[in-house]
Amino acid sequence: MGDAEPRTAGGRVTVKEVADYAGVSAMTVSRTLSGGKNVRADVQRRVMDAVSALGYHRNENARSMRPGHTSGLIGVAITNLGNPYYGGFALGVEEVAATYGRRILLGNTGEVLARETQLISDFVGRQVEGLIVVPTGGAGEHLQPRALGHIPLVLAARSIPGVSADTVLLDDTSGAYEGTKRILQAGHRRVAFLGNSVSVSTATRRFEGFCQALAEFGLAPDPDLVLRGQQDVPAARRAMEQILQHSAPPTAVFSANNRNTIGALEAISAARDAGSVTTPPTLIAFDDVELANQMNVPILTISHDPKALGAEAARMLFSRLDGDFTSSEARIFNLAVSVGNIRS
Amino acid sequence: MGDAEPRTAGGRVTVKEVADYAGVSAMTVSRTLSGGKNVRADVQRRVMDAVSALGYHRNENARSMRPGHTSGLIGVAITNLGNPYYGGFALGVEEVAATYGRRILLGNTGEVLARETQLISDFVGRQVEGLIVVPTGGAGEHLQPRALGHIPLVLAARSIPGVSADTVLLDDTSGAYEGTKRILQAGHRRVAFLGNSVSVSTATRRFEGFCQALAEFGLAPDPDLVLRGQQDVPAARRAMEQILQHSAPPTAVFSANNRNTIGALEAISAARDAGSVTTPPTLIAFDDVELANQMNVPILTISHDPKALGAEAARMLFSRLDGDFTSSEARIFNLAVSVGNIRS
DNA sequence: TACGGTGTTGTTATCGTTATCACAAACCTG
DNA sequence: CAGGTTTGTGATAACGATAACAACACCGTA
Repeated sequence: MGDAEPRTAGGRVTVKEVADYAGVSAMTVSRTLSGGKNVRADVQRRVMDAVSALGYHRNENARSMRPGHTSGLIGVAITNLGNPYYGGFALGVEEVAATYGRRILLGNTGEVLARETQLISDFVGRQVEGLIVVPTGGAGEHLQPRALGHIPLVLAARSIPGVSADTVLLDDTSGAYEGTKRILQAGHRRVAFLGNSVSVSTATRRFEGFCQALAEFGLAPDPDLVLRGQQDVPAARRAMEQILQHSAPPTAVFSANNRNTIGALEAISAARDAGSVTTPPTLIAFDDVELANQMNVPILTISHDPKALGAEAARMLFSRLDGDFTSSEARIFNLAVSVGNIRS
Repeated sequence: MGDAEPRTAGGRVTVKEVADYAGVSAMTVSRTLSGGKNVRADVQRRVMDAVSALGYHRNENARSMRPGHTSGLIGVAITNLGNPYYGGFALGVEEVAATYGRRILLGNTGEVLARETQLISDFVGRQVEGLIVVPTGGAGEHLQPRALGHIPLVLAARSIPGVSADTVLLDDTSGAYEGTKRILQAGHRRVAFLGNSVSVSTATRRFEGFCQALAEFGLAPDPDLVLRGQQDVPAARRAMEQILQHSAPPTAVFSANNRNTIGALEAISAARDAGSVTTPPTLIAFDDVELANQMNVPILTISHDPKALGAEAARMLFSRLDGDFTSSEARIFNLAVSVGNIRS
């Protein structure tokens, strides 16, 4: 009683109901909502009143079904939202997508290939206009155009052999090379390497750059000091502990990503507290990490903005969607990284 | 020539096309795809072959239009994806949603009310089954049931006066109270406060807990040492610098969120490098921050898991959607925070 | 052989929206 | 004021998918 709500709960309001309420046809409502061309001003007002009285929202799914219309959705598959890096990445994608009037369907793959396959297939079913994927790194059959219904795809941060798609990468190799070189020039000769999963292309590229720089100085990586495959902070910490306990510990450590950097810093910090390490090794850290520069550990950061990476991926996608770039050839965009100076 | 692709680009494949290719009717395709009940085995095989030959994906938008079906989408509006905290939060939501077979529509509001309003309206138009919102804190007309088409809403991390919706909050007040008390018990008497925007309910609640503890020790906050409204790291850093330059600096500083904690640590670290501070103040930090415990600053963390917060919000939403909880009364879930010990 | 049941397939109608067409009224223009 | 154009409105069909119904073949049984 006294309920101002003309509709009861459950079923959502349709154009038809708004039309009845306003005493016009569905078409007049539709026209009014699409700008009001060829609708009398007073009728428009009646329609808008009905819309707000009933709390009507256009059904975008139904709209997008009509020929010519698109869903306005972009599918984004990320490996690990819990990593601040990918939060920034997602933000970059979201902001650019918003300026293009698109929304984001977000999925987290957790570095699991099956989940990535499932997510992408679902996204296609939901009629996304395009996909932005940080691939887990496995075989890419599910990333072939036929599996995607020929929707534009942009790979981000990592590339997949055999998949020809627009890709935004970091300048992994040259960044790692420059950083390592800088440390060698500073006199270090014994440098360890901490890396994430070998199947991830960034890991490979960064290791390459690392080795290149060593080779230039006539050095080769010491197998004892190369630890790869650490995907999270605890694993990275254990790896660093192992390095610190080496009978001939390195004077510098290259960390290939932010998880490894944090684990390494934790291990150094703990070892120092325990007194087992007095002069910590110098870190060469790929990826920015909040507070890393404030730790009492000499560090050289190879930095870049994950948000810029996401934004660039989105821009590449929209250049396809808007027909600004139509060549079937895949583009590769290398986002520059900046190698700083040794701090602290 | 030699093109194995029966369809050219552009238009997506429909049931009808699959049906023609397999020499059956659309219904037979549909039935096959829905489990194959009452479809001969050899026909099913023919259909599946056609599906994979044409690269067909069911149009989920069209499916969800049919009576009884739902979109399978959850709308999530977050204030700042660039903050690692909300990345973790989004991950918690995503993981729970995935177990319920739902996908996530993600929007970033950037703490802008107009953007939040627009996002939510769009989400409703896209037929989301429910909404999870970290509100910016402004007036909540757009969060009233009528504006949402009576879709279930869960507010997370912050509440809005006048909006009756299921809400997941942190135990802000008691966490701040306990943390502050701990520091007072340790002998501190001059404690500063760094907080984010006053319009945000968490900021208010944490300040309340802070004041309560002070009052219990017969103290009142010193207006000179209460700086609120810092929403990002640079602003927080400037605020902390101001505090450090005070003629009678505090021996402890309460930081109400992770942005303020990082800014404060940066300021302390810089001041120490510059020699203007020798004994840093003890920090009471709400929110976990990676590496904060490894800095050479005594710190007491009031910690909790943002992912758990997101997961709990999602569970509350699904308890509505699945009809496990039907009361019109709004629930409030208080996620416990844990107050640690003073470190370093 | 007639009959009910079951299993397999196709036809029709519908979901919410809007482009297209149809039509009437109002507005020009000479 | 005849003839044409513009403006405002409604009816119909279509987008892709699938419940509901209809149709038919085939089985076993009386």
